[in-house]
Amino acid sequence: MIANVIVDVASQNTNRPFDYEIPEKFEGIVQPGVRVIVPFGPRKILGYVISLSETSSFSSVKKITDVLDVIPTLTEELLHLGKWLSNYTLSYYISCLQVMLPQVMKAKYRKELWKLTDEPLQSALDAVFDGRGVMDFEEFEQSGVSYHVLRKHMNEGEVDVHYEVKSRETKKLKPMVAPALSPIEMEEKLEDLSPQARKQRAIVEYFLQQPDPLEKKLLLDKLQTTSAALKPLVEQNVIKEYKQEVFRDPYGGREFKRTTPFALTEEQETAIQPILSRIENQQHDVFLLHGVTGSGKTEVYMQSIQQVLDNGEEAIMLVPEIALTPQMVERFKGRFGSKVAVLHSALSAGEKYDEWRKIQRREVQVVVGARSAIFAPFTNIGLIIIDEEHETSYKQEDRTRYHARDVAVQRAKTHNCPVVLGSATPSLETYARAVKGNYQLLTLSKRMNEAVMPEVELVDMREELHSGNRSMFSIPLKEKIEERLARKEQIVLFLNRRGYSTFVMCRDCGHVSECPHCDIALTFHKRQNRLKCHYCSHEEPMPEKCPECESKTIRYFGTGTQKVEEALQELIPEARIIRMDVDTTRKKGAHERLLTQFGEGKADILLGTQMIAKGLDFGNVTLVGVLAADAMLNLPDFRASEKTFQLLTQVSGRAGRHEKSGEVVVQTYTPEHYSIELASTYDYEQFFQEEMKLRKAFRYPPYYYLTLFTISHPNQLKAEEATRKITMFMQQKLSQQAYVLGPTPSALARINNRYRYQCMVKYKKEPEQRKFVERILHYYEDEMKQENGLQITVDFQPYQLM
DNA sequence: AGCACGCCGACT
DNA sequence: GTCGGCGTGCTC
Repeated sequence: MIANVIVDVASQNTNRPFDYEIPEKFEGIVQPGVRVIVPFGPRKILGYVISLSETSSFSSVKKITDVLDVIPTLTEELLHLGKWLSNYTLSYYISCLQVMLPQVMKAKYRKELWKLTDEPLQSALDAVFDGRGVMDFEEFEQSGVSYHVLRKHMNEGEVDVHYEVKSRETKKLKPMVAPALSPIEMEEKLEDLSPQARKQRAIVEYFLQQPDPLEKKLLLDKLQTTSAALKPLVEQNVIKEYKQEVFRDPYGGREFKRTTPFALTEEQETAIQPILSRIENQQHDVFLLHGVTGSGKTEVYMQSIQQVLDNGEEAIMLVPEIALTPQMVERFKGRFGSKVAVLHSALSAGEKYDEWRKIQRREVQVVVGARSAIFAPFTNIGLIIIDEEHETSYKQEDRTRYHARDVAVQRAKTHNCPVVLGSATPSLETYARAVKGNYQLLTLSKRMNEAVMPEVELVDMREELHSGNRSMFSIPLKEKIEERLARKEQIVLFLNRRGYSTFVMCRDCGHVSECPHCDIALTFHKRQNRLKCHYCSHEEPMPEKCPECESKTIRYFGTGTQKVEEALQELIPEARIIRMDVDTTRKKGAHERLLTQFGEGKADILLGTQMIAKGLDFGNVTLVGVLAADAMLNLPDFRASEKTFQLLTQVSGRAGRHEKSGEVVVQTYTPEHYSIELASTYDYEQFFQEEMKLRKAFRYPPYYYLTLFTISHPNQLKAEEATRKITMFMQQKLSQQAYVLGPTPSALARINNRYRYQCMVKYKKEPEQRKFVERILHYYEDEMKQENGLQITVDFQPYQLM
């Protein structure tokens, strides 16, 4: 039998199966989806068996060296999905297979030098071995001994280069004990035991009471004894000791309050019926659940999942990384208990692996996770939910550039199951499809508990400035904050930091400190008093005086959360503030701890960035303030308005979710902008209409699809030239209906000393496009191999345009 | 990707 | 001659 293997070498030439003979001892074990170690040239590498065949068209095939899995790591479905993904993102098959798996399943390679003789080597190499039989190949390379010497020894058969492949995964094992004999034999043994052996007696008696295996430590604790008493029993084969894999449980030992399904409102009932019917009939369909914040989308999700579980099927629920808060996990664990696995980036590599294995071993039926959880190795999927469907984090922005929504639809089609996309502010793409009838639109227009959407007040910061208020807090916001403080209610202040980083500028000559390798201003980090670049690793001390004009008036500008916190504290000294940003939440568990503190009322004001916009649900929050609503509006991104509308709506949704009604203050320099105005009246429909007009006029999605080429090279002319060639080629090949724009310097024109140019394609239908792109990539293959050569990335349906 | 092989110039 | 550097082509 022959195994067709995709090897762990990401390159154009190896992007196809290689054939290997299956040794007799592995017959029946080697099957599609299994990971194997195979000889590849002089080395040994990891590979994935994708299929089996009787014969090979190759004259000589090597044998599989080793098999790593008993259960296939990838199901047949995932193997196919990987192939599809590779086609759809134009990336290597092997990269697609790897993107579906936890990081630890990637192979670790080691290259060693083995000494095969006991005699000393007649060269300097002997000293490098220093009496050892094995050493790291790197040691040899650093020793300065020449390759010719090595070659000579290898020809003499005295040393050999040894390649090793290791799996990174580590399984945690715990010692277990269980009876090794039948109860009757145990009874007999009990009589044989000497009367002095009281503890041994106790152990045997224990297992006569209950013969189930249990953790060794637990048994010894229970019977108040030590291994000393167990040992003779093990030696006499009465008790057996063995190790069992334990799963690291990131939520281990925590009690989750059981929750039971709520009675659905009429609206929820209407929305859930079509979903349930598709689940029942095993029918594929895509639903858009458009529900205002606080309308109870989660309850609809959970009851749909319950239906799936009752049918003996499995469910995947995606949530944006940032919304994967403890509150969210709690709700799911509370409802579905141990049936849930959680996958997100805050877990350690080992924890992620264990959660993944729980899925693989069918120990759970529900997965709640961020983007990559869409690849959960379930075999019987009955429902896929994508919450906050408009979130850009569902798009992977590097290497295998996929959108989880597309993968979800792909998987749902193979499993004949529905997909539910949920959002209060759907992406234009999705809503347009719902309007067209491609997706089924389900609407929840009312909040639960009869709560109303909070009143939004727009404050024109230009007027504030004119009336002499130069601080970042408007008079109305300050007054409302004080009001809440007096009433012992809580406040959430949201700072949209994007485009507002703290940069350093000289007040005399206007000099701005920039990164020497990237075309971007350096960011000031107060704690270390240093300037850092956010795109490369460059950093430097904060200058004492301006490097240009030597003036001492060099200062930092912009509005970081830290600075806002200081200003706020100065303005309202009695306020207790919790600041949440990347700095204060870096440590593990910090995020959760800060939220818990806020929830317990240990602070009055929660001040933070994007990360507080989602999923927070605190009853005592009655005021939400947005400090700079238009911060994002001027970014070079055709989705800027959409993102602003979404963000304002999400943030407003944090207020007045329970009995107490809420209020929102939005500070802006452009209150007349439609995205801000319409967000203040919660008018999604109107916003959609306005935005669609612009998208149509400027030929952007959802009217057109986009393809973005980003080409970079240390030499600016080379980058531009290559981009020009690519642009012309695409212009030539694509139809008249496509628009090919370029070469354009990227909004980030230089990163890490590489100049970046772009070519953008806007098109409606170009079935052959991928073929042309492949040709381009093939054409530049050699130039892309070099370390300082050309770099070309292609993104179909890009979200990040910079 | 990472390795061997082979060609070429520099140096004992 | 011998050594090391780098371009080329292959891996079942």
